[in-house]
Amino acid sequence: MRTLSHPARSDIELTAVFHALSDPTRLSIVRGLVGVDEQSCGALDIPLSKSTLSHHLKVLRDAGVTHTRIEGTHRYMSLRREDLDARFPGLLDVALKAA
Amino acid sequence: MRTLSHPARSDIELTAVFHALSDPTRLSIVRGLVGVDEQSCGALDIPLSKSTLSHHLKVLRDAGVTHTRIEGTHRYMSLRREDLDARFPGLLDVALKAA
DNA sequence: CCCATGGTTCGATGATGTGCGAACCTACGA
DNA sequence: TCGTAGGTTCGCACATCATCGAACCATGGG
Repeated sequence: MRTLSHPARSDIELTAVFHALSDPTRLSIVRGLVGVDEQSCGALDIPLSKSTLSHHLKVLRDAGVTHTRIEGTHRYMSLRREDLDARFPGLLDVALKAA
Repeated sequence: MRTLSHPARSDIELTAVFHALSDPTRLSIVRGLVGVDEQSCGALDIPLSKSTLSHHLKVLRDAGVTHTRIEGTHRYMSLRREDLDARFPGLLDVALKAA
């Protein structure tokens, strides 16, 4: 697998984003992404199996919340902040700021 | 049943709200509530059975998104705008404004 | 070339979620 | 008091989701 599929900005759906963020595990992944430019997928400190984690990352990716870049055997994740801010202004801020 | 249970403002959880809004039916219900002060539950123009509709309204209620007042045999629903704005500023605006 | 590493995919399983009809409850009106 | 109308709850079917281990794939190092 050379590339991973990401939805275009205009294809990001609100319900999909809400669903992606409605899981505590995924929400904490997203929060861990703020401030850091890129996060190695394997560096996540979450007590779940590789396959489960990969599934959550795919949900976030498919919803358009995150972008994953492949470099060698590593995947580097980042928030699609610009796309989300453009499409749903304020959404990300809400998700990140809430206690 | 004289009263319906609603979570206190401080008990409203972000993931629950996200989950409540991640369903297209529920999102459209919420959007139909904007502008109107109160909406009779039966006046919803949604092609679903009574029981299914009641279920969706309960999800919204339990998540703290809506408040339901009982008057006679009718239920009147309203958005908990103040509570949501206080707890998660901007969230409701995002859900309501997005195309 | 072989192996270890980082991740994805597959198949299965149990938990949730959505949907329905039927039965039920409660208030109102005749 | 009896029926009807507005909603809830129950029981069930079916779909989706979260989770895991095992198998798999690609890359980089020896």
